[in-house]
Amino acid sequence: MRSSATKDLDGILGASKNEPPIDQLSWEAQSEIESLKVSFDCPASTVLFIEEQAPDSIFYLLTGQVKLSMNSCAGRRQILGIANPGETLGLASALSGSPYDITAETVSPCRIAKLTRTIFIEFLARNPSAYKNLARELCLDCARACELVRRLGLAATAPERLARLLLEWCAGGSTTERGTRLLCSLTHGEIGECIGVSRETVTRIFHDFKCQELLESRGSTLIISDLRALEICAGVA
Amino acid sequence: MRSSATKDLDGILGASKNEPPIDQLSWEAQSEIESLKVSFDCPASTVLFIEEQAPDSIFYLLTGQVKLSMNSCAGRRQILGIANPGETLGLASALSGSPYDITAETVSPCRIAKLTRTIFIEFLARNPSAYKNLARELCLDCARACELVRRLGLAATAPERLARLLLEWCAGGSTTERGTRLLCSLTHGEIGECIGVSRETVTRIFHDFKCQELLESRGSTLIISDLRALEICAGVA
DNA sequence: CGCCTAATTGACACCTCTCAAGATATGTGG
DNA sequence: CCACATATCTTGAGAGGTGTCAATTAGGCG
Repeated sequence: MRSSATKDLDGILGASKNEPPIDQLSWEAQSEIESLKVSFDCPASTVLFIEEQAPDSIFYLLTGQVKLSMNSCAGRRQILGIANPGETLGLASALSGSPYDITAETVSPCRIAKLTRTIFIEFLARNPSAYKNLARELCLDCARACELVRRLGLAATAPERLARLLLEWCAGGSTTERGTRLLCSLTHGEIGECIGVSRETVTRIFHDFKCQELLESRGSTLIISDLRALEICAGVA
Repeated sequence: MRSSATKDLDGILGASKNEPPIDQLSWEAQSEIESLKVSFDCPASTVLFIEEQAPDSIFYLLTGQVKLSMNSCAGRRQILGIANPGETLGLASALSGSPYDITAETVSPCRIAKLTRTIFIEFLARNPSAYKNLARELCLDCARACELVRRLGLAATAPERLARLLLEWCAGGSTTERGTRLLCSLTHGEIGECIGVSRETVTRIFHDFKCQELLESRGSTLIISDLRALEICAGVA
């Protein structure tokens, strides 16, 4: 899930080290961004912005994790994913001026650089070359959304959806001799909100998967023993 | 559904009329695009590109309509929506270089301007100001995907999903004294593929909606009589 | 140790899918 | 204009999956 962004912090607000390659902003633009942005720390469960709000600012995540979700009046919630350091949040809305279409809430203590939309737009007017970085960020957002649509729309059953989600997570896991190991700090309820399924169903399917020797879990660590079988469950193989 | 794009043809390949406002490409860039793009006609049911293919070109839709969808190995299909004249297809993939994540197929005879990725990338290198238009297009793609996620993830039941879809369509309909009138050329099967529901279920829910006096249909024209009640069905009100 | 959250498990109802049959519409060729 | 073929819509019956409710267990933390 956007694992690349966790490695190279080259977001629109993140040009802060080394020399700028062709892809990045000029030194002048970089130092200007540095002087415009405001960094701050915030605890877990801080709401950065809420869907349907007018876009006030963009947020560059320095450390910590942020949960991106959508909420319905009926109390239903769809989790889009977890943003990692290096990602910029609220870009599309800040650029188009339309309301935020998602809600962003920290899941751990975070350090965040913030830029108000007004200043951001003015900066863009002075540094049109920044649009290139912007476009690349937006592509990632599109890709994330497409992956979610694939998860929700192309998977008919709950086991299929969970299998797909786990496979996505495997991309960011570490390979051991017992299988792919990955950390999952989400509760069953939250996993359910990732795939549009109830909390209890997640529990049941995890149980089934364990019985089928597809995976094992100890606390928040998850070990995918049989990747191939999981792919079959996901309907990918 | 991106109704704005149907009005002003200001896509990355569509700068072809009037004088260029601040937002648009320079005259030089416009004429360069004009000379680079290749226009052609194609019949209905022409596949422009398929998901997982390497991004070969971008496509600017001049006339006609194009169905955007995702397909699974299991034969399941998710329709993302119908692209209208003025939209550019395949932008995100062409820019990032990652495979197309959707499939595009004409649903009517179309006139299309095409630009190979190589030429497109070279053009961008010569005209970095085009990134601005690009970013705006990508924002629209993001918004479309978000709307779809909302339709699939936030609506629990089939009636809710159909109601949400109809409400989206209402934005592009015309208001009469009997209600909002709109044209829908999709079959029940295709509507089902828009909302992840079977063909028969779509028929049944339409029947229910008619019984509840929410709407009436004659051929391919649909009249939403009671918008308010439909919003309640959608869980929006 | 006690509290609280999360996980687990079972029972049951409901929704939706699938399969099947028939009706209606649309288009084509004689 | 009619007969036919094809596509689409309609409706019913049955089965399976999933949500909901409820009760219990496990785990984390002060």
